[in-house]
Amino acid sequence: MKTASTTARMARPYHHGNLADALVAEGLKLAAEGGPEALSLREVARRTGVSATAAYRHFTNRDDLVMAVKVVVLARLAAALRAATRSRLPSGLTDAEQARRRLVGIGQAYVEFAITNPGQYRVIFADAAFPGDGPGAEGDDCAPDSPYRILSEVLDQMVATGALAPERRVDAELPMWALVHGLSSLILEGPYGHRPRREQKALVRSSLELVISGLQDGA
Amino acid sequence: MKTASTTARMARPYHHGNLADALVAEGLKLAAEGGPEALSLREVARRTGVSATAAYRHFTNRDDLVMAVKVVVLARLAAALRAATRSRLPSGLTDAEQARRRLVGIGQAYVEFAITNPGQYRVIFADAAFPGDGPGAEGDDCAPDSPYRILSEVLDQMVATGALAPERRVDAELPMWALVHGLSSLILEGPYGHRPRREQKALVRSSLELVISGLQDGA
DNA sequence: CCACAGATGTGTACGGCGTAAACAATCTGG
DNA sequence: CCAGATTGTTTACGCCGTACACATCTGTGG
Repeated sequence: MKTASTTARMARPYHHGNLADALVAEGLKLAAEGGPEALSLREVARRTGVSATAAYRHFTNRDDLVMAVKVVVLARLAAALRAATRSRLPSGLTDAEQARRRLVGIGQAYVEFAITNPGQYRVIFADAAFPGDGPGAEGDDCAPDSPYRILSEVLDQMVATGALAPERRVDAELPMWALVHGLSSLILEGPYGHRPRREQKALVRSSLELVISGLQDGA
Repeated sequence: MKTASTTARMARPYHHGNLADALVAEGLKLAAEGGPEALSLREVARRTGVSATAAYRHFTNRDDLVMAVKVVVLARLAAALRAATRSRLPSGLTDAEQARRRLVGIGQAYVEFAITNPGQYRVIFADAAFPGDGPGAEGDDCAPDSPYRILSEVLDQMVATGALAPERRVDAELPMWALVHGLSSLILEGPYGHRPRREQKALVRSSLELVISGLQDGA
C-alpha cells in the first residue's frame, strides 16, 4: 500500500493527485486573505479546480477541513516559536538570564505571528474546537512541535537554570499562553488594533516582562 | 419627536413596536444558545415573528445587528464587573490590600462571566470589529460603564491607596485585560475547556495573583 | 491480462443564509 | 384629512453546506 508521503512525491497519481493537501493549501491562502469566515468549502474547491462536492471524499464536512487547516497553522506557529528559541542572544549572560530571555522571545514571536498572519491565526480559535494539542493530551498523540510543548520546554529550561523556582513551575503555561493569546486577540479583534505597530510591540514587551517577573518573584 | 425611551414604554406604537430592541433581545437569546455563528438575521426575524427583511429598516446589515448585540453584552459584562467591585470584603484590611482584592475580584468576575455566558461572550470578539469602548476612545463617547473603564477605575484606586506605584500605572490595563480575555478564550475555545470547573477557577485565581504580583513588585 | 471492486471526482438538487428591489400598510405633521 | 415619511412584506438572486445518484479511474486477484 502506498503511504501518504509516497503519494505526495508523485505527480498526479489519481484523478487529481493528493487533493486533500491541495485543498488544505488553498484553505490556508483563503484564510490568510479573509480569516476563518472566508474559508468556504466551495471556494476552496473552486480554486483547486475541482467540483464542490469533491472535497467530501477527503473531509467529512467543512469543520473537518477547517480542523485540517488549524493543524497546519499550529505547525507554522510552532515553527515560528522554535525559530525564536534559536535566535542569537547577547553573550556573557547567565544561563538563567538566557532562559528568561528565551521566554520573552517566544512570547514576542507568538504575538508577532498573530499580527503578521491575522487570518490564519484566527482560524486556530474558530468554531470552538481545538486539535489535540496542549494539556490534557499529555500522553501519546501530542505533536512533537506544538506551541504548548515549546512553551513547556522553555519553562523547564528556566527551572533547570534556576531562573524559576520548581514550585512555581506547575501550570505556569496557562498564564503565559493566556497572556500572549489575549494580547493577540485584543490587537487583532479588539480595541488595541488601531494603535501604531511600534506601540503595540512595546506594550507586548512590557506585558511579557511584567508577567514573567510575577512568575519569578511574585508573592 | 418621540425618543427611544418614550417609544419603549408604549405597547405597539408602530406596526410592531420597537422592533429594533426586540430583534436585539432575540439576538441575545440566539447568541446564548449557539454563539455568534448562530446569530442569523433570518432566525432573529423569524423568532420575533416578522419577515426576514424587516430587520433592514433598523440595521444596515447583519454586522450591524451583531454590533448592537455586542454593545448589550458588553453592558452586561460591565454590570457583572461593577457588581464584583461592590462585593463584601473581609474587614480590617488596609486600603491597599482592599484595592488589590478588588482587582482580583473583577478578574475572576470577567472569566466567570465568559464561562457562564459562553455564547454571548464570544459575540464580543466576533467578526473583527469592536464597539467604541476601551482605549482610543478616551474622550467623549466612551460608555460610562464599560469593562475597560471599570478596570481603569480599580487600577486608579490601587495607585491612590499606594498598592501600585504610579509609574507602573501607565497602560497597566493591557496585561490585565489580555490575561482575563486569554484565560476566557483558552477555556471557551481552547485546550483548557475540558478541565473540571474547580481546577479552572483555581488556575484563573493563581494566574491573576501572579500577574498582579508582577504589576506590584516586578522588576 | 483483464475484469471487477473500491476509491475518487461530477452533476444535480434542496434548504438556509444575506440582501437588493418593488410593493403595501401604517403613522404623523401640516 | 391628506401627503409623505416610516415601517413591514413579498419576491428574487446568488452564495453556502451537503445529500444522493452517477461517472471515471486504478490497483489487484483470478
